Amino acid sequence: MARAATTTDAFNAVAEPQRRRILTLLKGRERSVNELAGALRVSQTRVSKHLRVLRVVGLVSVREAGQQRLYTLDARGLKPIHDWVGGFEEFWSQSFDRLNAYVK
Amino acid sequence: MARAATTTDAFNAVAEPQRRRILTLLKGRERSVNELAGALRVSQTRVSKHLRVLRVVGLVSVREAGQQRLYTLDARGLKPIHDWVGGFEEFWSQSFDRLNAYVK
DNA sequence: TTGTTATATTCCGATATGGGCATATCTTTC
DNA sequence: GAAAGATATGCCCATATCGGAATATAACAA
Repeated sequence: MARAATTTDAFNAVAEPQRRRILTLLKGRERSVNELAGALRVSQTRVSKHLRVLRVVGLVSVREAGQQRLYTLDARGLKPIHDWVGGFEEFWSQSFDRLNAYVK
Repeated sequence: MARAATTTDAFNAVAEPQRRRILTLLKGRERSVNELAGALRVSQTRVSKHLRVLRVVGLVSVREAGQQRLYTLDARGLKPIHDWVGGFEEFWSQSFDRLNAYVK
């Protein structure tokens, strides 16, 4: 068996930095593919491919507007990540305290 | 270029479900490799490999105890994930009404 | 010493990746 | 209708994956 597909879940989809940047750019307003490509300074092809992954896992949705596709953030799929990682909050603050104590 | 290595950062390391389970098992107390393998019902080889990835990205640390290796959680590396995902919290509560969330 | 237990590593195979480039599909404009 | 624009998809390549099996390494026991 190989590595799980990037389209398996939000965890895998979001492991790629460019896709995280795309999601960040979609905060607040929808954007076209070329708008994203321009902001990220990457080719249209690349952005389209990343958007497909994000679409499959449900982190973005598309709307047709003439010859453009406007992508919108659908952040609900990020909640499971937040929940899982949040379960460790007490542990990293604990490590931080320990480090602080040591520095003192 | 291929997919980024799993050892690149916490985002990639944590994209694999078995590794998330390992981290969850390490909450609270350190465990040996065989203890983890037993709890997860997977081979020792598999667990060792996953532990190496977690070690490289700094999410666990090891302590030698005779012929055993006791692994400890170091959750600090999860904070960047929590921070990044947390930046979307306002969006998943009212995901269909983006503009509203943004104005807020 | 020899054997056993605990863990790590190497080799192998199948698979999916991300990127570039070319091309296909629509839509708009002239 | 033809050309131009916006986006998606197909093919190719190099690479790293996860898993299994076997083996290596190290510590402990008899």
